[in-house]
This record gives sequence, structure tokens and C-alpha cells, in this order.
Amino acid sequence: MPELPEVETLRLDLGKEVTGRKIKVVAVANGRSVRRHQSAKHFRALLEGRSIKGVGRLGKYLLVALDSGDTLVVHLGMSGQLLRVKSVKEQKPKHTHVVITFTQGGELRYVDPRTFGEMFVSVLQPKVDGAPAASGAGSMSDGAAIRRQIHELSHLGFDPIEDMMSWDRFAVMLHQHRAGLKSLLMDQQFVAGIGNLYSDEILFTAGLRYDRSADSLSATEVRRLYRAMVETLADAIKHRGSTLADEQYKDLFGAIGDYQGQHQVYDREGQPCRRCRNPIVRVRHGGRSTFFCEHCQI
DNA sequence: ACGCCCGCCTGTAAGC
DNA sequence: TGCTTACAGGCGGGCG
Repeated sequence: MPELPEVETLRLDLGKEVTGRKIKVVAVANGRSVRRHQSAKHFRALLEGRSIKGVGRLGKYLLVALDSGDTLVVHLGMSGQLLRVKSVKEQKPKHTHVVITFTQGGELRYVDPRTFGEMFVSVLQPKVDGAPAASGAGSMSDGAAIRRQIHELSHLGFDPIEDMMSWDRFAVMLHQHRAGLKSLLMDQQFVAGIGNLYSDEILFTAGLRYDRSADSLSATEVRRLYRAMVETLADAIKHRGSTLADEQYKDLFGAIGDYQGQHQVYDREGQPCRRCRNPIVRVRHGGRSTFFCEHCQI
């Protein structure tokens, strides 16, 4: 469910809420959520007693930096939520798989009905000869440094909000692929953080069809696509992400997002295009719903 | 290289 | 009032 804007909203709040806190106890109710570890016990041991130095993000992954140099990585999959609760007595929602309790009170809950998401602790690798020391808060906003330090995320592409990219460089990258634009935007190895919803919104704003091949774009179209990508995601972050009718996405405090009202195409089948008034079309593409305007996108 | 399947899961809504 | 089917913001693997 959550894409870059929702995860970034979570990151901003989580940074304020948990930085400097110390983890007292970790409870794992469903081992599937920590399946990368041999056991829940192993996962807990890497967290208990550790303090939180800061919270970063790469694509759709949240990165909680620990004072051990290790990093707690959280991915929400389709249905995951992270909830900050001050009073431990508050009733736990169904599918609360992991609970992190802090020494100063309160807890962080990981809820995920479909269990597509996961949490794991990435252990700080021993320093390689000649390479600069990898840990520290500075590396939390440098995509390249994060990919080097957290080997589990080394396959991810650049982060469109955190990582600088020139139009020329973006053009070269696009022209190396013959894939359709939507598939490429959703390819986490190409660019990290864009999913089904925001790819449709970005392509509408860029005026480009989902099935245009990436290597066919003119210089002007490359610039339009880059601008649309950065601006759409930044705008969605300002609006604290999208919460659709099923209300699956909730922020750290359980509140819904605000960007769904700004959607140009996603979930707007049959409704008039905000630009040309023709009805928004829905097609199936790669097994996913795809929304676009046949008139405004070429 | 790329598009199109499937499975992994639970919940909800629509259709009969 | 069922029961069945389709679909849901993700990801990884396999197959043609």
C-alpha cells in the first residue's frame, strides 16, 4: 500500500517521536513479519537495550538507526501500519505482529494484516579497507551511502526525493530501457519508492502514456517526466500521503492522509479529466489497475 | 530485455 | 441470507 510519500510522512513523525528513545522490550506475535531472521529471539536481541539515533528512508523502506551501528529496516508491504501509542493499555488492533516498548513509556506497534511487509535488523558490516566508516546520521540521507551500508537494500535505485539527479543523467538512464514508462517507474531497481498509485499520477502530470517506451522520450519529455516525478511526490508528502476509501493507510498517530482529493487519475475511472473533461480510463496493465486520460497523455 | 503470469496473505465489496 | 469471485498502495520468481 504505502509508497514513498506515505513512508516519508511516517519518517518525519517517527524521527520526532522516537529519536533518543531506548528500546526496553520487543514482542513478536507473528514470526512471519521478521522472516529474514532465523528466529524472533535473534531479532529481539539486536534491538533490546539499544537507543535510536534517527530515522531515515530509502524508497519505501524506513531505516531506524541504532546506537549499535545496526539499522532496523521496516517495509510496510501492502497493508502495513506503524502506530505510536503512548498508553500501553490501549487495545491492540488485530494483526499487531510486533510491539516495541520504550523505557520512558509508550510503544511502537507494527500492524500488518496481509503480512507482505517485514521488519529486520541489518547488521553493520565490518569496515572494508580504504572505505570511509559507514555509520552515522549523515549517511541516513545519502542514498548511495545507505545502499553501501545496508546490503539488503543494495539493489534499490535512486531515491527521487533524497538523491540529486540531473536531467541529462535521467535521460541517459531512461534511454537505456525499452520498457514502458509505468513498468520502469515502478521498477525499484530503477527508481526507489514509486508504486501503482503515484506512477499513474506522475505520468498524467507529465502528459505521457503508461505504455510509452522509455527510450522514445524527447529531451522535453524527459524534463517533463522528471519534474512531474519530483513535484508529484513532494506535493503528496505535503498532503501527508493518500488514504483511499478502504482507509488502509494511516499515519503514525492513526490519522488519514489528505492527498487523495488531489488525485488527477488514480481511482477516478469515468470521472472527468481535470484538464480536458474527457472521462478517465481504467485498463489492466501487468495485472494492476492503471488510470489515465486518453486525450492528455500521449 | 521485457511483459505477463503466479504466489504470498487477509479483508472487503460486488455479483449471483 | 448466503456463497463465490475479484480486487487491493508490494515484491520476487519463473516462463515465454
